[in-house]
Amino acid sequence: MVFKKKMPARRQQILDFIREFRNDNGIPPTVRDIQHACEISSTSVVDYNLHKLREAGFLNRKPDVARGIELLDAMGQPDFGPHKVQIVGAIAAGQPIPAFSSEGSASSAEFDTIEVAPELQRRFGELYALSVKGTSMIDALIDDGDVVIIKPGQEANNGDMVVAWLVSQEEATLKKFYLEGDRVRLQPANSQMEPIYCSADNVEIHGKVVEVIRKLG
Amino acid sequence: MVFKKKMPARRQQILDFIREFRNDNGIPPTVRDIQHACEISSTSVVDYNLHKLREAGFLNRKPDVARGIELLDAMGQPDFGPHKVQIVGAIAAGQPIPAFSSEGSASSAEFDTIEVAPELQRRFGELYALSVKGTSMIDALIDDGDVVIIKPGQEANNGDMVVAWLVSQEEATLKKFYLEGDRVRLQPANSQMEPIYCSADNVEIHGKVVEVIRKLG
DNA sequence: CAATAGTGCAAACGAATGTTCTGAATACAA
DNA sequence: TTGTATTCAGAACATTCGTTTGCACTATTG
Repeated sequence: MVFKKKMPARRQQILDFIREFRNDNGIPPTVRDIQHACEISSTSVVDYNLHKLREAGFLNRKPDVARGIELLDAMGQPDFGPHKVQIVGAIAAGQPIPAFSSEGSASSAEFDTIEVAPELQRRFGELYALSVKGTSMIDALIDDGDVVIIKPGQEANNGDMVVAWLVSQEEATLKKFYLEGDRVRLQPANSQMEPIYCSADNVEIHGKVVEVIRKLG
Repeated sequence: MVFKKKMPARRQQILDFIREFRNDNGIPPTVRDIQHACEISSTSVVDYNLHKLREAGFLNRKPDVARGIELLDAMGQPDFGPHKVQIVGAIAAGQPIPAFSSEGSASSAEFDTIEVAPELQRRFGELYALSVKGTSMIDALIDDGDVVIIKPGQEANNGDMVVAWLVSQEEATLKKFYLEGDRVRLQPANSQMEPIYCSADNVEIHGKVVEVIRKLG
């Protein structure tokens, strides 16, 4: 159980300060910025704790470069810069999602992307996006052209809006998910619409919808 | 006509490099980074051009701090960090928008905020947000709890979705805007609904909706 | 107790980096 | 042309800043 030894208060304070400083100033702090802010009497103490934080995977340090502290997000990726999410395909009524069927597609590269709030990626980690084609999702108040941000995963809690793949129908849909015994109720967001009931093994969850974005103008 | 003297190629190159470097590395370049990337033979030349770029309003420099170059966006604001937009109030059917009626409210401070994609603010400049209460906007596919991002302004082009204030009714609404002679047609996004017609002087445009955000989970 | 790892402190070193000085080449207007 | 502002070059300077070294204190373990 070497997972999480308690983090010393000072180390947590340093980590918090780095994030705050970066949010306020747009650039990471120097060792001495941290020293003064955390009322540490020596830069070597800061250096020592930064070293420990690096070992623990909270940040990167570029050797010999000023302000070379780079915070890492939950995925261990640098969390600066425009937070782009790949739009891996389109989702439409009764259509397979291309990116899922042709799974062998090259690692990435030629996808469209959409910028999202950095906070989203910090909170959920890796994300992808689907562009909605057609008005088939209108019952979920999702229009043609909207983009849904998805956290990939095979599991969902009751009430989550999920990307569901109906195996026998070969159809993808966005619905609210409820597990009821050994069958699944897929409920349109518009409660006046009738839900769909499926046996659990006919439904594959591909991810949870965490945000819907509609660009205008 | 002192508006835009042509920018020397080298200066443009420097500006482009700063942005690119910042996107790639998360921190601004040093003077010497710029020097080498742009194949300039002296740091003083870089310093000179940065000075000129600062005068022209493209960037800020924090004196004596490493990597103290701060790019400015179209509004002259630093363009780093989490791009938060103030949620200045709620919009609901037949209700005034609190933030607009009590105009004397303190400069800001105690508003909620929502993070948006940095690219949005770079493109539109100053923005604010409204939280939608109730289902009165359901005809525009905007649900209770959705947040609309607004670019403030009194003007709109035909087809824009706007925040319209109906003076005599004392009512705020989100509709598509069409100017037809001396009257205004306010068209719900759902084309099956009937439009509202008003005399032009009964409609105040408070801003254009540039994005709708719905958070789930 | 001794041994060891973890943490904190002070001081100094040296590389990285912003700044300034002097001069010259270039462009442009009178 | 002449003069003036702009732009560039080279070098040196001053500060910032990452890094290292040596030592001390504490806590835990055997």
